[in-house]
Amino acid sequence: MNLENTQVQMRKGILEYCILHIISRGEVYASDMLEELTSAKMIVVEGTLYPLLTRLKNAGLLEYKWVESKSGPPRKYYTLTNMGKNFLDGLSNTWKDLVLSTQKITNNSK
Amino acid sequence: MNLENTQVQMRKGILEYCILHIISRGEVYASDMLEELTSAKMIVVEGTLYPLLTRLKNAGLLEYKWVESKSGPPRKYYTLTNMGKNFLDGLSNTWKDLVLSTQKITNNSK
DNA sequence: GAAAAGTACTATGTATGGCCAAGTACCATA
DNA sequence: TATGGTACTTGGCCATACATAGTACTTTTC
Repeated sequence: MNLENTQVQMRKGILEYCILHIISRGEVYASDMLEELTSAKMIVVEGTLYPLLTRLKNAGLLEYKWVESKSGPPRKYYTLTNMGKNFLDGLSNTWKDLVLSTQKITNNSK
Repeated sequence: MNLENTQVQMRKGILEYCILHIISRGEVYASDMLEELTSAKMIVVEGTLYPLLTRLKNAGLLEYKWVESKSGPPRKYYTLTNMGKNFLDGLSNTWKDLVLSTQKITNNSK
């Protein structure tokens, strides 16, 4: 049991929310997302992001199209499906509730 | 893949933080914690709480003493060790960073 | 034009933690 | 002593994050 491990645990689920949110703002591919997540100091690595995208796609929340690139192999550009949009709304509420609950507990000095 | 499952994932690690925080405010036993968590709408069940307490104790973050009760079997009253206090400080920062990062991403309308 | 470097994506195995479910143990009351 | 409530324990299941290694394609460099 160490801090680093707990940080990983805390990220669980939240990552999914962040990624859906990023995609909701317009077509992006994996490296775009990595860049934004990193710049927000949300540590993510390839080995986490790609499987997650595949999972979300298989669940019907995302879809993608191949787009050729001028500097390397073609890229998958992702967009949200309607199902994905609904799911994001739900996640949004879940996250807000969770933050509120945590605040309630950690601000309580009794 | 459903909402409920993601809610579970989101709770991961955060629960640990909340429980350490509750214990940091004074001696409590499991049912006290359950009550406070529930009243803050942080859904927790016995099967989650007890193993977590055991884990934290084995990691040296908690210690407990048995106290007899007038209305049932004796109870384990938990307190934080010094190690536990330090760990809680670390978790506190981790949580704040995570909330900030998430805000950064979800407030970005680009 | 062949080798090297870079970009994008894939696949597999491991560890952790939340939860369900069943079970143990103790106490008080009827 | 039988019943119901309280407190805690245990074993197994599932989902996710991550490390690691690998595939495939493109551009650059000599």
